[in-house]
Amino acid sequence: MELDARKMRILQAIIDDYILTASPVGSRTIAKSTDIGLSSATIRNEMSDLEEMGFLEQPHTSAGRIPSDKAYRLYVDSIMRRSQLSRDELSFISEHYSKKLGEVDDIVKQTAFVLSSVTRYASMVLSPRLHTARLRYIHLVGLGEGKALLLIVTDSGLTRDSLIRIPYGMEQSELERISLMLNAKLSDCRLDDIMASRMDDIAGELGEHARFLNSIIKSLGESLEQKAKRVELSGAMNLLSLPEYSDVDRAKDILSVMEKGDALYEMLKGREDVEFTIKIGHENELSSMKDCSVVTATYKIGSEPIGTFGVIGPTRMNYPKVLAVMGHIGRTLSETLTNMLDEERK
Amino acid sequence: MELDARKMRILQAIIDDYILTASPVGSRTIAKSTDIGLSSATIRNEMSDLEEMGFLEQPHTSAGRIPSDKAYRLYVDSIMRRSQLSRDELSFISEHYSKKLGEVDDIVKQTAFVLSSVTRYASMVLSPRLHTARLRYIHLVGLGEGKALLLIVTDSGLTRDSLIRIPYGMEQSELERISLMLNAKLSDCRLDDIMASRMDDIAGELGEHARFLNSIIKSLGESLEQKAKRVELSGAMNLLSLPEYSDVDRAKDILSVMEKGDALYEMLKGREDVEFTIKIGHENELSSMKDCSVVTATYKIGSEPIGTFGVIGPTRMNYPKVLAVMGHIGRTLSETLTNMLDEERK
DNA sequence: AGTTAGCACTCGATGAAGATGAGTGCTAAC
DNA sequence: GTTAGCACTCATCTTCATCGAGTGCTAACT
Repeated sequence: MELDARKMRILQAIIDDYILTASPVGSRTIAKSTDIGLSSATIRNEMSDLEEMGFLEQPHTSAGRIPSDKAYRLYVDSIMRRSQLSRDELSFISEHYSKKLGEVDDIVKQTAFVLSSVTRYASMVLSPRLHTARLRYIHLVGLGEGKALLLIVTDSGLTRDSLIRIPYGMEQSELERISLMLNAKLSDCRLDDIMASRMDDIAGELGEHARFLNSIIKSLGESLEQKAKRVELSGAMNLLSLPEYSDVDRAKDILSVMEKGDALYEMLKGREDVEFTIKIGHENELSSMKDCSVVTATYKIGSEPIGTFGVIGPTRMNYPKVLAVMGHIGRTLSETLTNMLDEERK
Repeated sequence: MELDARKMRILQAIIDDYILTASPVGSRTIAKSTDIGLSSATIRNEMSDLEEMGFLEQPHTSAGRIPSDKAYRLYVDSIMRRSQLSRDELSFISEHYSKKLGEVDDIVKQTAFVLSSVTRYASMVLSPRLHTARLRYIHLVGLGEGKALLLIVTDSGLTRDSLIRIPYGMEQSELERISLMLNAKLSDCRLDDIMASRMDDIAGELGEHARFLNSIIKSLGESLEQKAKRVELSGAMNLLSLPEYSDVDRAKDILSVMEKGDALYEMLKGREDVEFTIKIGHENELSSMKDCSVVTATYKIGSEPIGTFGVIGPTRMNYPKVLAVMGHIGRTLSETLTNMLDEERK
């Protein structure tokens, strides 16, 4: 059996309707609602074919049909057309990025908020990753006996700090000296190079403090790793307004997953190299997400993809709109960060 | 009418039962379940009295009774007895605090997680406040044209950073000079003093940069304010398992509020001066919380109360357990932070 | 007096029976 | 190949009766 233009047309109509109403759509609805010029009986036959081909499913005999994951896949790949954002949406978004300079964390948070507000689904935003960043400043601040705070600032203005143990009796002046030396040696080095092992030559200069230095690096690495996994979640409760989650148990299943930062991180990580990814239903790794779709996109600083963000919604998500929103927010976010942090690279 | 010992006893039995079952409790249940030695008829009379006095409510004529907010108030004030944590709970908690030194943010996050896991309600934790903290280190790091990052570290090892504008053409060496001067002048000053206006004498020394300095302070203040309002939320989805939220709309009402960080902050702020607060139902400022109870407690660094945390649950919350858990977690958290950051003050 | 047994009554919850209607598949005619 | 017509399916809604937990009241008991 072949998927001709007419079947395609009918499938599109069904998907469009289902995205809107969330209830199984019957042949008569399609016959009437569109200018397709076919009777319900004909459409019925076509729908029967589409079901056989795996694009439609029937909840029970006397219900209409709903699109399968396969249908959505076809839809996003070949059928749907990009949609435009409304004037209101555009101004809502730009409004939220026109504020004064803030901290990167705030912008990340803001982005999550805007994304979930405009899409009315759940959104998540991963912080900019740092391993390609370069070190601009490093400093050790003594804190009482045996402890110090390690501060670093990257060239793009992101900071990390990490509490470390230092040898007892070490003076602040000694910390100063080490800080200066670290700055001299490490400035403008990429963080992942530093992590790797470019420390050997420095260790020599420090003499007795070589072991201490290792602990600094290790601690820094752990801290970076930890922080990089922080995901900002927003609008999870939007999902409760959708009919598919009118049953509390369903809602609990999906929302509980979203409460786990790890799970969100897994959905977002390692997707910096593609502009968009769309995972529909069973295409998600997590089986608890098999009734959801997850769309991710990337943002950049300068021309370097530096982070990802995503939307979680039902498989009958309004893909055209979500993609339009994410494209626009991705650009806006990238511009904002680039202007804010890194005018040279632009 | 008087609230004699017997009425009290009956009320306690009703509350205990209702906390457990969440369904209206009738006179027979009480007569049988306790060793109170009274017939259901007698208890019925007493219950009728208790209702008249405002301690009980009847959802409809032929249902049992449920405790009113007033009853819970009496219960937490006079009736209930502290409960003990189980061995498992204690070890679960200490396990999560025995990890290596981390960052304060992580500990806050961890606390929220532990608190919601043990209570099975929603928990929230406010970050340590900084205005009573003293400045240990301040530094300006230049970032490309016209921008710099302001870093501060408090005596307890907490950091804040804030992106600021600097006059165009200002050199890194100039920033160094200002940083040194700021350090010399401001070290060991309380942050709120700095915010207030102890800057006048410094402004003089800076000459032409006086206006610039003002913007630094202003930006720092805003950054502190912002960050101080961050509330870590955890376990919100636990509420979905409770029968009172088996209706999605109810659940949405309450969970949507919790998604707003501001709202949580309002519940937690300004409660550092009392060990515990308990707000039952209508006692909460937010009307959307009128079916919930919010319990807050404080934690300290050294002997200084420095932050608050709380639990949100239904009014039929298991108060004895929640208080026991919060007491224990508060102590553990205080110890952890104190050991970690601030051995002198201990 | 206070307590209790007994009883009529209330009212939500449960469930069965029937009606409704959206939707299908199939057949036969166009 | 398309469509009208029709019998059939099945979730959903409505109605109605039943059930039972729980009440308030009264009268008897201690």
